[in-house]
Amino acid sequence: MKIKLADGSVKEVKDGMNALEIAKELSQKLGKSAVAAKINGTTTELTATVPDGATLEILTFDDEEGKKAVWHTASHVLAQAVRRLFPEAKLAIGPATDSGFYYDFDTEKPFTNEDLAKIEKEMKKIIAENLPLTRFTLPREQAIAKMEAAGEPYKVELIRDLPQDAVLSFYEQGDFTDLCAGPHAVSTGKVKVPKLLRTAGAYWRGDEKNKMLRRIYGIAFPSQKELDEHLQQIKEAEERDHNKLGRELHYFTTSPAVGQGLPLLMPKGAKTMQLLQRFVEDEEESRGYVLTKTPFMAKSDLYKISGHWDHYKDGMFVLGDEEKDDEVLALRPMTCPFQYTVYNAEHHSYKDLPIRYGETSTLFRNEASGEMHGLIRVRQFTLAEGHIICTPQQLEDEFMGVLDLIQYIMGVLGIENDVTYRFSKWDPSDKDKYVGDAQEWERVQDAMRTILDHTGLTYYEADGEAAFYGPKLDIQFKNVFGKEDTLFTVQIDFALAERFGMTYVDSDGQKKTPYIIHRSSIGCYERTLAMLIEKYAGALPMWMMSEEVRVMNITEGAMEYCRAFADRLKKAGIRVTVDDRPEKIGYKIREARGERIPYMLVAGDKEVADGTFAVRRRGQGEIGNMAQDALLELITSQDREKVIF
RNA sequence: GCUGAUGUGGCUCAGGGGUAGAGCACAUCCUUGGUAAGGAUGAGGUCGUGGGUUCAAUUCCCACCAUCAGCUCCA
Repeated sequence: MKIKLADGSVKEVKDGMNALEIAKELSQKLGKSAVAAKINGTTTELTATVPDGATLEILTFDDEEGKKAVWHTASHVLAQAVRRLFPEAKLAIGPATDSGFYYDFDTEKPFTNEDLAKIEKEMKKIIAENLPLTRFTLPREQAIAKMEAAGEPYKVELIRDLPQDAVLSFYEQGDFTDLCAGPHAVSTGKVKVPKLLRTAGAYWRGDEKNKMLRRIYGIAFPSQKELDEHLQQIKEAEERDHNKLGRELHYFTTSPAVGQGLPLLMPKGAKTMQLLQRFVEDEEESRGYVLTKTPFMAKSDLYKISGHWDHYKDGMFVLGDEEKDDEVLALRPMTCPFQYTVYNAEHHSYKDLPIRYGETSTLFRNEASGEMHGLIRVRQFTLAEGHIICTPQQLEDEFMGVLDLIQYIMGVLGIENDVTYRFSKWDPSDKDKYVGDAQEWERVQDAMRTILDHTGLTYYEADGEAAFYGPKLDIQFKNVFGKEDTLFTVQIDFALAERFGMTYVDSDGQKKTPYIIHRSSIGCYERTLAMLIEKYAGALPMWMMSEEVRVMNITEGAMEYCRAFADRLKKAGIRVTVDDRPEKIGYKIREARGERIPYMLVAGDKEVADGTFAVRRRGQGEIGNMAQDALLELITSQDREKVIF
């Protein structure tokens, strides 16, 4: 029979050969060890038979899917090791992820670090045994009986919840069998070098009403060297953790007496945030936004109209008691109903629209205690919040305008390549969470999808991530731990305008309900600051640094000289300080470097004599001596908003 | 909220049933120094908070608070 290889070439092989046998014939061509196969575009194990005329791709650990097959196998090895050492442990699920694998177990006692070391040792034993993985299927009742006999209630539940006609496949490696859809590496030996990273709790089937299981996270690589490199990368990424670095650099602090999720910005952090705010507010103004300034709190009545009271009361800071008090106030968790009230204070013609309201808005959300994280999830935060009230005809243009604003801002921050776009849709099976009916949702989601397709963006769709009043385009970023959060959001709201009785008079004299676009143009400032600290490892673009230039004298004789030039810089609008302490220059440089100051200017007797400064640029080291005028020109002339170094 | 870990001077950490230590930072003095740490001296902690056990608790136990990771949630 003939098969087609991934490179397009056609190969003649014996009938009924499996991918592994073909891979062996091709072994010198591959270079790397084969771990899985892709037959006609479907990833499968190497033991799968290749049909006549099929396209075959041999996957190695360097292929995303090959890697997943190995990691998935590693999770089975983990489960097998746990079963050997802790026979009472019940198995739940154990998939590969983008960054490794995990397996969830139900055990009486938590796994200790010593346990992990033991399990890892046992895994290495199983890998050395190089047990082949064999796949087989069972009819439903037999599959259930098998898992019941094995004492695996979670597996039984999984099978029972699968559709009646589902293929129930099992993978067996030595004395261990697991219900699993595959695909897998051909044998446990392919896992090579495993490493268990940590334990964590995880709800069975991701539902907090269910029992919490014990999850073990791990990773595996073809060699110790690659594993070490990976672990080093993780360590380096965690060095950038804003929660650590942001505190070390004195951007923010927290205090138990102030409370959880309530970071205090210190002078450096506050200055950077002010610079970001000025930039965003000016940019919005130039794009036709008008300002509002609305209260931090309102009566519960307002949130009842918007629906936030019903949907999110538990997440709000409520002042007073509904049972006892005539008036109950609540701190605002968002600005929407306030800006709608502003809109309703005037009558509007279609000629007024679109109206673009913007507000640098302080918001309060009573996040659950386990959710708070540095500057990323907090109880009080600042959002560049805006609502665009427009006619249906204007919706697409306005949406595009918002996207253009967001992309411009991302460009200036230098993060446009660090984000992904998520089209967040409703979940038709969760009616409680969403207002409106299915027809409306489908209509608005279709409209949004059409707009998104017109933008040419690469985006992915996510069910159940919409706001209760409409679908969203969320711009997502990952922090140093790989956890994803929303940075920017654009939402189409088809529900709240009507609830608030917002109208405009159209050209035909009829009152109509406008569309509303909710959007944030820079995300929450605290979260954005966190992401910037992590992205730049504290070396933020110069224009948003609280201190752009530090002038340092070597000798007392150069002190006045340094101060005088710093004054010149200050007059030119540069944020500059002078370090004229009687310290050694190496010491001053060390401190300034630690603070990621973009320009360090050094003067001793020599510089005083020839009117120059020894210039050191962040990330570049010494760049030589420069005369004062040329230096002033260099520092002030560049486009400080765009230069990142 | 749930699971697990952690909490010792401003920071990073050591220690351990008999009321505490290092380095950095800070203060004073000496040092006039050439691009990542000059030297000396000193000050600073009721060992997260509150209970309990004990002759004695920072150390052991319990509760709470906070921090970290993961889960769940995220208008």
